Amino acid sequence: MVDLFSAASTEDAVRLQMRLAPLVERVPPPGFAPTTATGLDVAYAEDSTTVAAAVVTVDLASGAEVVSASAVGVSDFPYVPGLFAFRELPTLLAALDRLADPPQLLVADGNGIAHPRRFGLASHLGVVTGLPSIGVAKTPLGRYQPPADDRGATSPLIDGDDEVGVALRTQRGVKPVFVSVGHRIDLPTACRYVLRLARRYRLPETTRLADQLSRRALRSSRDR
DNA sequence: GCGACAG
DNA sequence: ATCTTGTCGC
Repeated sequence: MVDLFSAASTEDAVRLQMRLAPLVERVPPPGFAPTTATGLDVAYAEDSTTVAAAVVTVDLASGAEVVSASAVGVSDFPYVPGLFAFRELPTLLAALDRLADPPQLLVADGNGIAHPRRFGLASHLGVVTGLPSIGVAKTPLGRYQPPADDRGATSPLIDGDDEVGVALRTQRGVKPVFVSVGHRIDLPTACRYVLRLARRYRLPETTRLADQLSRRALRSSRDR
């Protein structure tokens, strides 16, 4: 398989994003009806170069955890807003490879097409794996109007002249999350899955579990 | 030129 | 992202 996620420089990384962005599909595949969702997250060591990636699959009906996997790696690429994926993607893909059951829908901790080149981490993950993916970010890249206070309320997330995603209120009176299309899904469908996964907390259960697992994986690799 | 800027 | 305990409040 061709390497679609490594770059030797920030300039190369930007070029790669521009080349891959047209491959993003903003509609779901025919008959798309996932029974599970797989959350992904990464924890960083103090040296800021050792990373632990975790992936956790959750049953959409029951919310129960199905399978999980993790991987520890080294991230050489610096953190640059807009080039975030080049820092986390390699280790995330390693963790995905270790998953016993194939994912049906990815939920990334970052943006999809809500990105300067419409190719954030969630889109990159989706295009590289071919899987439907959703971006759920805790803070927005662009500007937005606060949505209404009720759970499920949305307001547009704008970049330039485009609506690139929404601010979605997952709990009443709590700061919204920022949802955007990653790959092979549409925005309303993406919001439905995020709401379904965020029954109790602000963040979807998938990303909460992946966050916890990534921290445990980092600690256990350090304490050894 | 200045500020903003996912994790 | 990470450094970090208890505490106020529903």
